[in-house]
Amino acid sequence: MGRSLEFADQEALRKAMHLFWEKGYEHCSLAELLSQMEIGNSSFYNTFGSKKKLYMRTLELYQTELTRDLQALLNSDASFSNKIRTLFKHIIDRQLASDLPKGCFIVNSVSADALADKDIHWLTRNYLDQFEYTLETAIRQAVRTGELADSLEPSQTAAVLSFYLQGMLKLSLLSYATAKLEQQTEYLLHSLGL
Amino acid sequence: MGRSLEFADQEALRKAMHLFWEKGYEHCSLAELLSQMEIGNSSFYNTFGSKKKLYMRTLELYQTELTRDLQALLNSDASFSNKIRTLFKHIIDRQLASDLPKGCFIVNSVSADALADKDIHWLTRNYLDQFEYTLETAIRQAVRTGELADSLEPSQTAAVLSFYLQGMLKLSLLSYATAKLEQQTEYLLHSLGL
DNA sequence: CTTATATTGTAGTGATCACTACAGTATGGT
DNA sequence: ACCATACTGTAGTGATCACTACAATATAAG
Repeated sequence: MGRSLEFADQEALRKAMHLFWEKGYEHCSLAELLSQMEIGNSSFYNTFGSKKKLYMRTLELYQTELTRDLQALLNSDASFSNKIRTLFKHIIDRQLASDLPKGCFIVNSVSADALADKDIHWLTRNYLDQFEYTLETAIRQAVRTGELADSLEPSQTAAVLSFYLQGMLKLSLLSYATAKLEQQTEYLLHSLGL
Repeated sequence: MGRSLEFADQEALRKAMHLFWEKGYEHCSLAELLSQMEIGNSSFYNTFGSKKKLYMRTLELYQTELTRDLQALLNSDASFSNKIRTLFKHIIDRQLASDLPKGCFIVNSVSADALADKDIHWLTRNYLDQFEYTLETAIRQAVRTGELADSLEPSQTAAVLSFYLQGMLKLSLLSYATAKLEQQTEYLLHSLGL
């Protein structure tokens, strides 16, 4: 059956994700990718097909990992107030971690590219819808258990949180102080009755 | 003194802005730009110097025009409630106008590029700070006149609005229904006491 | 060991990019 | 009219891009 692969494709995929995340699709040359992934040209095309296909796979990897983390967070037995604050805290804190790329990989990919490329367009849109729906479900449950007021509208609240979060993730590329982000986020959560 | 320019550089600049806005910096080739601007290669380099310099000038043009419009809106004698809703309405409506590019030109430019290129990084950051401060001033005045409650914190409110707005502008690339955007925006404004 | 089959390294492909060199041309000043 | 000066069109530059052709090499199965 011939020789077997000399590299772990999952590891290579993860390294590619980091590079795409850090520099964006256009600014990653294949030479850079191959160097980071530590695989050769032919191995790359045999395994991943093309740069675009690799990009889609990294987006999907990011999405599955992040939704898994989000589910784990929201399914814990803390209060919703605690959960949502933990979520924002993680995001704000990661701004300072210089070893990790900034922003949200998927939201970063939303640009003129997303309009031009239908695949990426709907992948990102689907990701955001899923995120919003997950939030909404958690909020609705917190209303049912009585933690949150009945007057609160889960659907609208989730939508507002989602949009605000994406705005913050986007703008986190612009060197804001974490204290400012924490304060204004707390102000929003308080205003929304969370 | 030799012949004079055969084209209006301000018009050409505006056309370039639209193209950059629509497709992003990387996806605009010089050939496309020259075609849209209706000027020749040499004229371009004589007048604008380079693609990057042209891009910076279009960003500045957008910024000055938009801050002028925003000032005009906020300086009108309507209520703040009315003003802020007009602002959001304009933004949401423009989503449907297919002849105009989507999103906010400057926010669109915030991406991996903004990190890589310090000029663009600080131009966009400065733009957003200015926007936020303008909002804050208007809110503070509305509090002073008694239209808005004293309990409202102008600084935090402006920050939240700014981040939410940028999130919405960013996500407006993703084909959301205007009704959804209007509803959730109204929900946010109401929650913030505006 | 042999051999079919798969992976790998290298060199090269055409396309596209921003940008430049330069000759040609038109126009304002005198 | 003349000419210096500035604008314009065209052809071409080197660099970089994603991607491919292909020969060399390594390994699993018999």
